[in-house]
Amino acid sequence: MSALKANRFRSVWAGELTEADAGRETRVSGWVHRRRDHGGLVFIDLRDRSGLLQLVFHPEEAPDAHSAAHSLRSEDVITVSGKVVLRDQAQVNPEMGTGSIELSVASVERLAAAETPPFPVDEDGPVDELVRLRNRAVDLRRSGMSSALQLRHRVTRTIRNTLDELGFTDVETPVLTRSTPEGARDFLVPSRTSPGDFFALPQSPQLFKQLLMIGGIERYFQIARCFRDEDLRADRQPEFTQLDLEMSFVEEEDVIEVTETVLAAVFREAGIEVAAPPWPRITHEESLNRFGNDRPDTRFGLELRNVGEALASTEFKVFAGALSSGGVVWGINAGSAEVPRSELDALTETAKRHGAGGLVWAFVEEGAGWRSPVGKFLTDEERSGVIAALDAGEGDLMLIVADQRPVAAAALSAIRLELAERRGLVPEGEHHALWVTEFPMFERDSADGRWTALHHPFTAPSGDMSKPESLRSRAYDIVLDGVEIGGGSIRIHDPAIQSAVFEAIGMGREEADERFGFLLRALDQGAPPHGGIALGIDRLVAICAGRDSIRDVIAFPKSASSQDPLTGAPGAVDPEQLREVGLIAVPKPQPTKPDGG
RNA sequence: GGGGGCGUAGCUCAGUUGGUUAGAGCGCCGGCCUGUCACGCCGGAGGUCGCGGGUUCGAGUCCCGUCGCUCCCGCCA
Repeated sequence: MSALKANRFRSVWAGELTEADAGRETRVSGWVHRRRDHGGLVFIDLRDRSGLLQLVFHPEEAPDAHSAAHSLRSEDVITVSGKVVLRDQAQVNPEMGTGSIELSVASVERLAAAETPPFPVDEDGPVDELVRLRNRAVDLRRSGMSSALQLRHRVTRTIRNTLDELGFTDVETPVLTRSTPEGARDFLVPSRTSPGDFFALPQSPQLFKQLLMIGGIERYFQIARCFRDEDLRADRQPEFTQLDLEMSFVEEEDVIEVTETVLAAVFREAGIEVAAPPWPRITHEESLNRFGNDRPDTRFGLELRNVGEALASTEFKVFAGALSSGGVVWGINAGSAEVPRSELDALTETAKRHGAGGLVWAFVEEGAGWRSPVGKFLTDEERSGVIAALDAGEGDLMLIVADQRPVAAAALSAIRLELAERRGLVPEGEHHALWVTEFPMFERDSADGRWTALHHPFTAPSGDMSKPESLRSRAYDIVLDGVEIGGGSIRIHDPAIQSAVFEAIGMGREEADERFGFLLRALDQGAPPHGGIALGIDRLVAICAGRDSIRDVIAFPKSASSQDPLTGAPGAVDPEQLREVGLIAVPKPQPTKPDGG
């Protein structure tokens, strides 16, 4: 294979040379990483994808190469040949992989000249992301992006190898398809051959993988691009990559075990420390009660507590109002740190941003004392009851939210994360994986109050179908460091149950037929019990690489406004192209004229 | 759709209560330099202070609008 790895310029990777190669005549090719020109001696650090190698140009030994080296500039592309030599002991650079050797250059050829780079390539410091994206090719040379993409490759390779060993078959599913019902807005592609009609880009291969199970594939996986036309976040892109897998004749335990096997292999490959599986499981209900969300970060404490019981008969309006309208009063014991007023204000803002009316804060004083704006509205019993419920001691800060349960949960969840961030409570280099299980099957839509499937309507329910609100779903989410990196379920393989679920979410027979008839008809042909999971590759790799944004592990991401600053997409198209697909573009509003005022 | 932060040299940033000539480090260009590795030393170039308007004797600084980037809410697994 070494012949294949070589090319006509290169016989070796620069970074792979070792002291054992000393004395060897060889050739390396790459980019001028740094140049140290002493007038007499010239040193150049040459960079290729394998690493760095110091080139030394001697004026007497190779006068032509030496004089050419003076005119080389950062990021020029060069190929050099010469002899590998050991460095003197005093000249060894322990910071460099090849720091004990160098290449004494006999000849050099500049294959391409480079403009001065738009930002430093030889360091990984912060650069405006717009500048990086506009110059992505240069950005990809920097060590952060380069190592992230190589890590990403190793992660996907590990996934493929592991699943192959477990008997999975990689099958591709269409990108031009019908809308699948994940609930997000679809990207639409106009059809030329059927003017006025549209393909949708898949939000996931969900229905196709179920068809593959009915088709007898039994164990399917795909590293699939998925599309959702929604607003972006640091961990959300309009197109993203999932490991999608599905298995026949399985139950929850089987999918969970396969997922744990795959992820454990990935963590091993990435060199990040996660406890060996099986990983802890927590029910959706417990997660909500203890952490305020369904993707708990368990690397630190600050758990939520219900303090409502201590306040059952309070006359303080904020608490009494919440409790009498079916809400909750929940709190966090934030411990006994010095807390400036500005931090309390910031935490209050966080609570409000998540929909809460406000945040009650109180420092515990001797006895049942509260140093708090609201302490005087409570009785001694109520104050000490809350202190007891939060297990608080003298000097501790208690943070309390009274609201409807989802609001209190969201507010305190955000406050918990913010506190951990502010106080540096997240242990460096520690990673927690866990499963969230026993999700409710349905939830009320916040807008119109209709029942909707929490996961998706192909998830198998468990419980009494006649009481939709009591139903759980056979779904499971995998959470890493408070980030949901995947979710899946056992699916419905019984057509009657599938119809019942459609009915429960208010989807009539005709609509179900119109949208999912192809799945329903396939279910009638004999579907094996099956289930699977989808894992977010971008998020997974970002955590493995220690990056906060998935844009840093995607070669060509979109900016937060869903644009591609590199290519300028999305952009206008030729009117003829529109005509062919039967579309008329509505002119976009003209931006305010620069001189218009 | 909404809220916060940011926008000054190629990059990263400073710029005081509004004050006359807008700075630093790195990079870049030129010169010197034979063991550097963030090489060093000397010299130099480089600015529509995002854009438009306003207040003012005077605006990088204050006000309004707008564009872009980013984080978050909504939305979205």
